[in-house]
Amino acid sequence: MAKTAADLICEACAVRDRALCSALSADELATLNRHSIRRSLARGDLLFREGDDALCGNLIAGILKLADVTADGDAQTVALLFPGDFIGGVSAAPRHDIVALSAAQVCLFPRALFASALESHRRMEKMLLARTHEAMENARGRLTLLLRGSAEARVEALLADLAAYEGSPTFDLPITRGDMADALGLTLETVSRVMSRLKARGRLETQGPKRVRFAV
Amino acid sequence: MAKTAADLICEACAVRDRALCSALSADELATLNRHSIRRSLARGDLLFREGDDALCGNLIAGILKLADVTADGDAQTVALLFPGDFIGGVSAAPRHDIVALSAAQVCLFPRALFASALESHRRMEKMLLARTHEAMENARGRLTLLLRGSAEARVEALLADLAAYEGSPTFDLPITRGDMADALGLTLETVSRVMSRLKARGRLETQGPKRVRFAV
DNA sequence: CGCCGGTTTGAAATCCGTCAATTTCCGTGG
DNA sequence: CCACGGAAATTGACGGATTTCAAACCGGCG
Repeated sequence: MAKTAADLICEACAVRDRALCSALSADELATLNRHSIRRSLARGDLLFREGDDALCGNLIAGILKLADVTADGDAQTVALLFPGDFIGGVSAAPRHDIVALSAAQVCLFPRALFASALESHRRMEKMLLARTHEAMENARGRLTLLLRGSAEARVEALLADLAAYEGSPTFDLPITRGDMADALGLTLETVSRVMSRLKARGRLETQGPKRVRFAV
Repeated sequence: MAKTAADLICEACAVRDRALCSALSADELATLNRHSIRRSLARGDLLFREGDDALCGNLIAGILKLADVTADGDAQTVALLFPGDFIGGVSAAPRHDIVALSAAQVCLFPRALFASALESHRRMEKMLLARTHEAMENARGRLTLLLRGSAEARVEALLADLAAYEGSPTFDLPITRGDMADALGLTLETVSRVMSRLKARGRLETQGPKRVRFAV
């Protein structure tokens, strides 16, 4: 069978090997892809709002946040999504706002369609279970880190995550101090102060507010 | 077919309708049950330690906690388990210590056996996915509550959970101030002070340190 | 050149943690 | 039934980390 445009798109996908879809056979992939929606997001764009009858899919590039808004108006980021991560839930509406923290690209599907792909591909369903479990443990780990760790420990953990995402100890911070603060349960002033302290102590080097070097 | 002892045990199970096993047919239930292990736990008993090659199963009665121990020695409870909740993971060792916060009863299975039951009962696998998702959202919700909420908001939320578990606004607190503190990322002194404040303000009534009345 | 979002820095206030002393509760045994 | 002892809980005083409020400072882009 000749390769369709859909085949080509998936073969060229930046997260081809990491995304859930890697469990799919070529023809199933093509079927799914016929209904896929690609979107590019700019920093700050709202992908879905809590409770939306949203689509689900894969994050291809960039960073997204899942965020709550507290009664008194400020935000708490409950999870960060990196390329390859699954966006949304298969059977339920999202329980958090999903927002781009940097320029990002996503590949989305109607939930029902994705659910039926899960039906016929048990391997993918198992992968989804494993990832959901992983996300749960991730959230629990953040609980301990963020509740018991000092502001410094929190910032260092996030810098380490970002360095891993960027693939190098020297990189441009893809998110603002405010975004970091929301993710860490701190204020942006505290994040800034902590970074100054880390810098003074030689744990961190900077060139301008974005360019940093953070060795684990 | 005559009912076996195993059948009877499950039929009499206090969480018969709420536990994952409710998805199983009678004979599958009997098979699983032939290898089930029932244990009674006293307050403080360690069921499994992080990384143990543990069993999995159902919590039948009582309250368990999943807890981390931080570098400096104090504990952080990352989740509370109530009757009907699933204990442990099917394919992975537990990542937290599992400890009884009150007298408790559990029904355990070898992981491999439970995994094969999941294979043949897709409905149960779906239930497990849904529960894992629920646990993930629960952990994320706690993140927002515990990071952005004041000590008072945290204590009130836990009191509400416990009231729901007890099924009445008037009940005996099943866990100590220290356990509450670990679950809330506070110290036991702060929990005690907050409860005194709530009492002074009429939000809470007490008769001795255990008996409380907390209306949502 | 000058705005403007983002960042840094400062000073004061606040909430919670730590340390420490009592008090209450409750089971046990006399 | 009461007395005792130890665990749990309460309360107080103090200190420290982080927030809050406020001002100044960059740095890119029109």
